[in-house]
Amino acid sequence: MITITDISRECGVSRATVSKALNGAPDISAETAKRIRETAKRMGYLPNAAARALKMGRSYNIGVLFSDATGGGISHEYFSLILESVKAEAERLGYDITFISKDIGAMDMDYYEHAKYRNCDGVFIASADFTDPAISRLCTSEIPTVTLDYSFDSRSSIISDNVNGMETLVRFVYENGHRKIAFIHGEMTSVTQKRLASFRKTCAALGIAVPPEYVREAVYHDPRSSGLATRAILELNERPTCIFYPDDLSFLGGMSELEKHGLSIPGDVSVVGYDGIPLSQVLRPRLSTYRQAAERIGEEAAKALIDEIEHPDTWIPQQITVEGELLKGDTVRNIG
Amino acid sequence: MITITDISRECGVSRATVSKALNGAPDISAETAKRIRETAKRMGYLPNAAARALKMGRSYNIGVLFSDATGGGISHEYFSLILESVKAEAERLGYDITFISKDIGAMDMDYYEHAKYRNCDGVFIASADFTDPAISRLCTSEIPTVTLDYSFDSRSSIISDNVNGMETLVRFVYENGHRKIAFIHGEMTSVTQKRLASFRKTCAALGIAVPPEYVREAVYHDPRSSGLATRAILELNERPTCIFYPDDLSFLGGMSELEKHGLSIPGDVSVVGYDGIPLSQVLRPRLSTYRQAAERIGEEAAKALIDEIEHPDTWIPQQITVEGELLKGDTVRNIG
DNA sequence: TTGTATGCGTTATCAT
DNA sequence: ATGATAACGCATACAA
Repeated sequence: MITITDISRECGVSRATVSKALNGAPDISAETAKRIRETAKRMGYLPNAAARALKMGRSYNIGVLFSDATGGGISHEYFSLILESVKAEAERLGYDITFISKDIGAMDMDYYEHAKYRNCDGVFIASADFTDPAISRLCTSEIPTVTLDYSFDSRSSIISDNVNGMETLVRFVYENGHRKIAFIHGEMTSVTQKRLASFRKTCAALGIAVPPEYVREAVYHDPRSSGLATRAILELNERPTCIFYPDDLSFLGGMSELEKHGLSIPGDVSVVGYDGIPLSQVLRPRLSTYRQAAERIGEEAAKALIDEIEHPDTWIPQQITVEGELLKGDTVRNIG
Repeated sequence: MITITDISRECGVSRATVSKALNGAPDISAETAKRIRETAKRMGYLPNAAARALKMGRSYNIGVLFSDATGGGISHEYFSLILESVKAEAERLGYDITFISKDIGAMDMDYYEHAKYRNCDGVFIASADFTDPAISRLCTSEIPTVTLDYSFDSRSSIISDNVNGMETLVRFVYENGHRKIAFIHGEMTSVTQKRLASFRKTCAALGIAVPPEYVREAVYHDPRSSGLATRAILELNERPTCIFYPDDLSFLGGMSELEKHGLSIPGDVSVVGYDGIPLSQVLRPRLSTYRQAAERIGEEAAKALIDEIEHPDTWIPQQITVEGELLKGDTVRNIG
């Protein structure tokens, strides 16, 4: 391994000079700097991240948290898209990405301890159980954090605009003549709460009554549970003309249940999803849904986090709202 | 930050003693060790990964490479499942996961340099362009590597059994009476080559003729291109009774094309996919496909890599074949 | 059984 | 403009 010392010997200068030259310090003569840089390149020098982290207290490494527990893991397209974009943006800015979790090997650490152990300059919490004390600890620590769809006091967060998104969807089906709308939602998280409230508020504003039996709980990303909810809804005396699903994937469970009942989409029943993952637009019929801009979410998260890391003195916590867009698709029929 | 020095002061022993006690060295008295460990816990001591890496030349960090280029990125369910399982197993064994890529920030590094810079103890290459010289460099370096579905000399690799998998699929549709089988495959990688050869070989063994126009190239994970291939196949004078798709997702492109032609699955045309991702079993009809055991692949990869890292002297490169399984699904009709 | 000394590779401070 | 020196936190060879 080539170190700064090797270069200093080769160039006949001190290690300090080499370090300065390599880091573009202003107090090194242009020609010395050039000679050193060339030698470094020629010898195949690579900085040692560990040594640097130890000395500077900065690792140029940011942790990401995609909870393994709550089913919001990286194997869902929405989250993997976010991971991809946060990774791309972080790398562009010179940072690497490391996963943060609980219990590494023998040592039992919580999230904060893990991040600390790895000298993470910051952590992006994309999906987690925000009621977990371990998450609170991390988000009230000295480590910069950015959370997705959940806010901690004096912390930055990226907010996918659930309220607007749901309102947009409701208005869309309303414009297509629907007045009897069922709503299947996911587990009761704060995101769910926002979407449900927005659904109810928009319905109220439009003069749509939502009977209690039209609102059912299922599990995010679990087609089976949404299938069951769909069945319950179809057994009602007064069937809705349109069903909202917790997310695009859950819709698939509803789809097969509707088929079992011999109902066609959107001929007999209209449906909408949520997320707008690529899959939803590859299905036929194309799903009517609201696309959350996963790429922008990841990008903004990385930007916000690194901004805080690099400018702690001028940094102000902010909530960045990322707008999505309606994907009209073909699963909402105009029954006006 | 609490360091070993703090603990040594608190306990009235030397830093060396603390270090030894914390690492379970045999030459520390039981009671001293206990006292030190308790104090460490009480004071909230955490080891510093950077310092440790610098001193020991071991980072307990392994790099993963999920190429951004070839569309084999983490946003495909198959790869994200592998990532999840390699992460879980690595963490269980005390290792963290960091993404390896090209060009971090301003410095332009290749994969090898990046891994070196981060002191990765090893790298798992899950999806990459194996013809890229940068990959060869990494896989011929001193850094332990494990590759997926591609072998380098004197290196370990995990091989998803494409030959067996394809043979199983062919025999399955054969048993269901199919003799006119079309084959849409992905870009010509070594995996593709194996699958295609196995397809042809099994067909030959079963006495099935495969006319050239029944074999078409598409792009992995791209429903649109598989849709186009499907169209071309449907325009043939002699239509096949069964179509093989490059992967489960690609099948969706075929599905909508078949629908456009008013053909039902499997009533008019039978189809099979490849991968067996969860999505494939949530669709209706359930896709007949071959499931690659993503969880086991990731687990074996982590095991193999860490085994090499921790026992370099007794280590022998090996190719670990991971068997998959046939998912019969409902898209192959018995026309016998 | 415990302690002393040293160095891993780097950067930062202060001299020169 | 350059260099000497110390320090970051830790583990280890060796001395006591």
